[in-house]
Amino acid sequence: MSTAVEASWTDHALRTLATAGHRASGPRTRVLEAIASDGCAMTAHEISGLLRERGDSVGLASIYRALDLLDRLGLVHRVDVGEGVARYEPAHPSGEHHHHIVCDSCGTVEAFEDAALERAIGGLSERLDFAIAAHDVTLHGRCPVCRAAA
Amino acid sequence: MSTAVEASWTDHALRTLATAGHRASGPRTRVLEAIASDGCAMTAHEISGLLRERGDSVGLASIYRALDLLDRLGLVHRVDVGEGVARYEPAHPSGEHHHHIVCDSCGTVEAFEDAALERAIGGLSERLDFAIAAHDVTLHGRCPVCRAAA
DNA sequence: GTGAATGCAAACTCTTTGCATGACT
DNA sequence: AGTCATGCAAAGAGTTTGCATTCAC
Repeated sequence: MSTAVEASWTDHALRTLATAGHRASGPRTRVLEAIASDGCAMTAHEISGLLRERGDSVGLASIYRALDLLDRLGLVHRVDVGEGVARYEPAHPSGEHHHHIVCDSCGTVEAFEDAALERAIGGLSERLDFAIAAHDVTLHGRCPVCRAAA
Repeated sequence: MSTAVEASWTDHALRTLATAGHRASGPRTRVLEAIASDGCAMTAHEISGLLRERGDSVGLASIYRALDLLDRLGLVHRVDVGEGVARYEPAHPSGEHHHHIVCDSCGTVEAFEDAALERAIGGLSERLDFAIAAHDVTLHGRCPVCRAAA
């Protein structure tokens, strides 16, 4: 994920917040930047840790409130890979997105994209009674490192 | 899901438990039957409620312990549709399985199957570095009832 | 009879909420 | 100035664990 893309997402998010009548407070902006800089599926605690390292601690409650707001505005996606914790990542206005693969051995989470998968899901939308608004795919397996270690 | 299928899964599970050296205790068997009778994605609390209705209450801790054991033996799948609660459903030895679609309005969870989707995921296994052991697909949208109500 | 499984209650983790203080517009 | 947002601490929900008792083999 390039710096240019990060910056544009951060700008987009700040603009959307302002339009919706929300303030660009310090803590909120720092959460935004943390999500943009990592780019993939962070937990609230990871965001908290990252900000503390930077010397810009933000209370956990504020992090959760910021994430909830960003989610309601469609600026982040809430991702759940089955660990019992919520993860958040930037939602790109282009609709471009990825899915996740989790190592059941070490817990590593990586991203992947696949056009055939998206096509299959697109086809489903026409077949089912539900009006499909979003989809999540999570793969489970062993990462290269754990495979080598075994 | 037919009664015959339920019975065979229950039998299979009891046999697997015995082979692995675990006891077919009353509470454990009741949890097994609850999962078999419902067939799709129950939470620990739902299992608890169902058993209490039947007059066969089982402590929540025992339900969690039973589910954990069944999961480790590959007899149930742990499913997470992003509500922050774990759901469990029978894992069929045939490998036959389904995925879930969640109504973001009322929370209803339904099952669906799709061959094209499975094919797309099968193709991915060859492309990625991970050794893929399992996959979950969750769709989000509005169910027919909520669409009509809107 | 013996070891495994249960049930209760306490502990833990993640997340949300109430309320007084402080900060953005 | 006025209001929205923050931070802390307490409350909640889901899940796990310790320990004495009970039960399956």
